Amino acid sequence: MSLEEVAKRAGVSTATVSRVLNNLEIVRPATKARVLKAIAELNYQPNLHARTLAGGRSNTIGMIASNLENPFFFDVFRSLEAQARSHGYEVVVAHTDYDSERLVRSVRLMIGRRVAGLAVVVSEMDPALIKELHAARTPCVFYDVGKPQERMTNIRVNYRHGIERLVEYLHDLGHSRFAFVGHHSTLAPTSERESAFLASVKRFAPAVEWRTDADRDSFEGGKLAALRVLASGFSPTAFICVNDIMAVGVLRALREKGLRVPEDVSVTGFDNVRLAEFSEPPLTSVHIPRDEIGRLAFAALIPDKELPNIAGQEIVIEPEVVLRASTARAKR
Amino acid sequence: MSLEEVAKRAGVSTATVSRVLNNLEIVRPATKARVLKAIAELNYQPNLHARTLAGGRSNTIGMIASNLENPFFFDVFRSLEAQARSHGYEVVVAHTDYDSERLVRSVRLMIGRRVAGLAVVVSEMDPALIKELHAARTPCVFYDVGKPQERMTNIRVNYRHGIERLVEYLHDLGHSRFAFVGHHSTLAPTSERESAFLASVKRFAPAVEWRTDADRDSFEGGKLAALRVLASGFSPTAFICVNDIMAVGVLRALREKGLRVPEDVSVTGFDNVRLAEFSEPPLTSVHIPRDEIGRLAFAALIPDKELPNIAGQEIVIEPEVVLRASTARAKR
DNA sequence: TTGAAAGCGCTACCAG
DNA sequence: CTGGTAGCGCTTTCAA
Repeated sequence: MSLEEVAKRAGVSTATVSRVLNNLEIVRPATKARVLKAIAELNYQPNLHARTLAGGRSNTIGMIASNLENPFFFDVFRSLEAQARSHGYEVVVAHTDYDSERLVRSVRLMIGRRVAGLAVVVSEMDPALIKELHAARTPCVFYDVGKPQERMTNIRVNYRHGIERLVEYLHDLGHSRFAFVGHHSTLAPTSERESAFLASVKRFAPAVEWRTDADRDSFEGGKLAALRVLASGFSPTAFICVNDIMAVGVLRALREKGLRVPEDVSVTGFDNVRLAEFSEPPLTSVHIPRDEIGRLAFAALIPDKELPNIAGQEIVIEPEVVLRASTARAKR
Repeated sequence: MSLEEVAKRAGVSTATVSRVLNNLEIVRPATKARVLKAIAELNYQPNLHARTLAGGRSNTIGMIASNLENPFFFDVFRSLEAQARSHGYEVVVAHTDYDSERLVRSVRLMIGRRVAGLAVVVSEMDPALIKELHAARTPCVFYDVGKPQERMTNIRVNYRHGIERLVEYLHDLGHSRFAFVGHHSTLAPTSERESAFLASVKRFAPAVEWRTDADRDSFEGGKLAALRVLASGFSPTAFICVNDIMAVGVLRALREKGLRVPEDVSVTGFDNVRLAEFSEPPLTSVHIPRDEIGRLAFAALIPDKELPNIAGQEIVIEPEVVLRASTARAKR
C-alpha cells in the first residue's frame, strides 16, 4: 500500500496525493475529494519512515527516563506528551532502568530516529553522550544533568532548598536523629539531595546525629534501606527519603518493626506524587511540579513564536514542602 | 552525516559501509577496521528511517496500553521490552488513557511505522480498528480483546475464576454484603469482571446484597467510588475492586469514614502489583502474571524457531488468589 | 492547480 | 570480498 497506488486509483500524480496528505491548500476540492476517497477505500496509511526521510524532518519527540515506573517520571512524560500532541508531535519514550548501557543505547536510538527534540530525564549522564547529542545537532532538554549550551536547555530543581526546609521543619519539631534514604547514592540528583541533606543537618542542627543508606528506587529498596538503618543500631527520630516511592517502602519497614508513624518516627517523601496522598499515613513531601517540567521541556525543544524562548537557558524550579500526617513532634 | 560520507572517508563504497554496519561477515578485517574508524571519527549514527525503508522491515515492536500509570500495564511493558531487547528489537509504547480517539491515532501511527508487531493491551477495541490492523498485515497480539485469527493472537485471563474464588473465599468468611468497584463500567474487561462478580455472588451467596460503582482507574477513582457506595446508605462487609490501584483508593475512603480494614470491612484488589504488598494493610489480591503475558506477547509476535509457535492462538491464563491482611472474617 | 522527476539515506542484488 | 546501482515510499522543486 503506497502513495503510488493511491495516486493511480485517484487518477492523479503522487505529488498531488502528497499534497492532499499534507493539507496543502492548493489542491482543487474536487481533486482532493477523489484522493481522499481513494485513500479511504484502500485503507492507506502513509509510511512514516519514507515521510521523515523525504521530508528531512521528524515530528516525533523523544524522552528518556530512568524509571518510568516511578510516577514522577511518568507525570513528566504525560505532561510533555499532552503538549506534544496538541502541537502535532508524537513522543517516543525510552526507559533505562538506571542502566548506563541502556542510556547509551537509547540516546543513539533517538539520534538514529532523528527526533525533533529529546528530553532527557535521568539521574546521571556521561558528558561524552551529551557531546554525541550535540554533534548530532539534536535539540535537547535535560532535567538535573548537564549545563546549558547551544541547543541544550536545562531544567533543575533547587533540591537544596527543598531539603533545607524539610530539615528545618523537622528540627523545629524537636527531631535530633535523622536517617537519609536514597537510591544508588552515586547518582547525581540523589547525591545532590544527599549532600543537601548533610549540609542542612549541619546547618540547622549541628549537634544531631545522622545516617544515610541507599538501595534501588522502589518500594522494596526503601524498605531494605530502612531495615538496614534500624539493624545498624541507630534509631532515627525521622527518615528523610529521596522520593515518595522509597518513603512508602520505609513506612512498611517501620510498621514491621512495630514503630508507629508519626508517633514514634517521622517520615518524609519527596516529589509529592499522587501516592503520597494515598499512603498510610499520607506523606509529608516536597512538591515538584511535574506538569510544569513537562511544559517547559516541550517549550525548550519546540519554541513557540508566541511564547518567550527558553531554549539554551537554565531554569530553576523552587520546590515547596507539603505537610501531611507522616511527620509530628519528636518523642522526647 | 550519512553513509556516503563515511564511505568517502574510509575509501570504500557505501555498500561496504552498509555491510559492516550490519555485521555481514564477508568484509575483510582490514577494510572493516577502516570503516569502523571512519564511523567513530565522524560520530556517525545511521538513519533508522532510511534503514527501515530500504530494508523493508522494521525491528521495532509497538505496544499500546490504556494506562501506563497503572503498574499492571507497566509490568507487561517491562517484560515485553526485556524480551524484545534480548532479541534485537526495540519497543515503542503508546498510552491512550482509555480514550478511543487516542487509540485510533496510536494504532494508525503504529501502522505508519510499519512495526514488526503490535501488542495491544487496552480495555476495549472497535472491531473496525482490528480490521485496519489486519488489512495492514501487522502481526498483533491482543490482551483481553478480539478473537484469534490470521496474524492475530489472543491472550486472556480467566477473570471469572479469579472473581469466583474471591467471592467464595469471602463468602466462607461470612461476608454477605458486597460492593464491586470498577472503572468505566462500559469497558470490556471491567465489565467482564463485573459480570463475573455478579454471577459469582449469585452462585455462592444467592441471598446476599451487592452494589457496584465505577470511576476512573486511579487512586482517586477508587476513593470516590467507595465514598459513593457508602453515601448511598449501603454498608458492604466487603469491597471487591477491579484492580489494586483502585483498592488503595478504597482503603483511603474507608479510613476517612472511620472504618477499619479488615476489622470492619474487607477489601480485595486484583492484579497483585507490587503496591499490593506495600499498602496498609497489604491487599488480598488475585495474581495476574504480567511477566508471562509480556513473554507470551513477544513470542506471539516474533515466533522463535526453537519454541512452540503460539501465533494465531488463544491463550488463557488462570489467575490465583493471594491472601493478605485486607480481608478477614465478617463482623456479625 | 497539477505532473515529472530528483533526491532523502540506506539495503540488497548483480557483477567483477 | 568489494563496488555499482536500483529501488524503498515519500516530499519538493521546477515546469507546464
